Amino acid sequence: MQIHISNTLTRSVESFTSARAGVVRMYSCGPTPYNYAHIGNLRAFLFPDLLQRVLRVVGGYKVQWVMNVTDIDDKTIRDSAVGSAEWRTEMGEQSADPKQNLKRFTQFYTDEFVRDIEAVGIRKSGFYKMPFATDYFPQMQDLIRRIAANGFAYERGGSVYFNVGAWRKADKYGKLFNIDFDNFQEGVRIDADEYERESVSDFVLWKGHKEGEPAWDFEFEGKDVVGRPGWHIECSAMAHEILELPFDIHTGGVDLCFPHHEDEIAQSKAGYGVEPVNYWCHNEFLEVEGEKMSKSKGNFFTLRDLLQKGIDTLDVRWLMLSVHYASRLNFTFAGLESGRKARLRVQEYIYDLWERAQGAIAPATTHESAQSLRTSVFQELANDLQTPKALAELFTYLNRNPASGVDATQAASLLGFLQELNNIFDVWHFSARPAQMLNVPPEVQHLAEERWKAKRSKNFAESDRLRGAIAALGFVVKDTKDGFALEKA
RNA sequence: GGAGACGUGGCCGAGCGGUUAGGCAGAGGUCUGCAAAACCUUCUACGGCGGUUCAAAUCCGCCCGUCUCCUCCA
Repeated sequence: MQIHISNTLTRSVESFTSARAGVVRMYSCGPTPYNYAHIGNLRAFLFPDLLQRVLRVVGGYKVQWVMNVTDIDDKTIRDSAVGSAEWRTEMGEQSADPKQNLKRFTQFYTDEFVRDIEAVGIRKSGFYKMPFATDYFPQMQDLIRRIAANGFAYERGGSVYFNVGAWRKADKYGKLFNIDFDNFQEGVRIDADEYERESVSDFVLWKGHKEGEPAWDFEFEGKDVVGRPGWHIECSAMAHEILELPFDIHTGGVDLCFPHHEDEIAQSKAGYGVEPVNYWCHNEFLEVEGEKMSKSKGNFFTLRDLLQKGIDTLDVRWLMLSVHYASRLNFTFAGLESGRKARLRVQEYIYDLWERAQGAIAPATTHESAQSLRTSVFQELANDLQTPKALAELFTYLNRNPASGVDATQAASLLGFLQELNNIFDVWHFSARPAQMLNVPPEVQHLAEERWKAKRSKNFAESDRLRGAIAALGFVVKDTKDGFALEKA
């Protein structure tokens, strides 16, 4: 099915075509491993995961999905430095070598990151590659030299900068983001540390060495410029090395449009001479209970915060997938619960279908085919990942075609589609409805049987008394058609 | 200050000029001694004020409000 996707370059939904037949090359700005992933991070990675799944399942493409690890930047250096309060004992002893500290620090949080994203259904095996920035210094240095050779970079005070003023004369600067050039100050340079507010300035490609920071040699125009790469150059060099330019899709959060992605475009084109990416796709932020998530507001959550509250990771995944990626998502606990019920309703339907697919069941009442459901759901997904509409189509179908009216053949074909759909949503189980495997103490079992007898002889007072006794032991009795079931309270 | 996004019923969330979005909650019902579960049915809407139009949640203007980016930020 033809995929359509919103492209930030044109601010419109475009029909998607891959540069190479049948294969989509896609790059996502990945984590900066300096802390545990928060729920905003999760959204930023669930979006490209959804996109690549839709490209595979609905679009029929092979996808080469690259997500980098920004394991060197201001924050990872700061927090891995000797004496940092952020250093954890699990990382081992700090050494006198800042490079070794940085590696241990970032490796620790990268491992934690992978654990967290896998918990919400992003499989590490889905990545074509997950490159570390620190493994691509030669490529970054090569790109910087190319940019300089083309006349768009210069060294000053031990750092190398991109010359935005010169570049603006050669190409458009401001493809993703409308830049206010009235405030542009030509020749003003920025490092992250000192920045002239309200000015667009030359950005750093290679940062000169500072005491106590990790640094690498870099021979640039005859000088050894000891230091480390700027943030933007990392993605440009890795994407070029691994995917080759131009590749198809680049994703990231909306905040990255400027300066990060804008600078990526400028660097790649200034150095390699080609427009690097055909489709830029950005996900919106999320809010928590209607407010911006921030530590000061006390509404800042990592995934493990949620797990400690007993939240099911599938509910987190569902909530994030049930809102369009380009809309702001209001993350609330009520929303998690509401989504959970919706998800389990589909799960119940699947269990019912499973049962019906096995046995000889009464003939089907009239209903719509699994194929028509597949078409309507996939059409919505193919249209810029309209998950809310796709789910609405699914629920509309469920409402109109209850499992009770489905025969074995139809159940099988519906299950086939739902399994296909689950290659995208990945939140349902396909099996017989699991039996309640509970360790029921004999005492409780005995009480429950006594209660059932009392109930059947219509001795309701005794029945209720026994129910109370069972509850006191931590179990709940639920009556079914021809018996009772025990559950943990 | 500059650039941009958005304001839909109790909550979440589609909608891109005329047709039921959907989910959760609520209400009613089936089943139950009761309860729970499950299933069925069902109510409530488009921030405000103008304008365009036979017709506006949907287009235009103004106002109010929220948010994002311009500085590390998913």
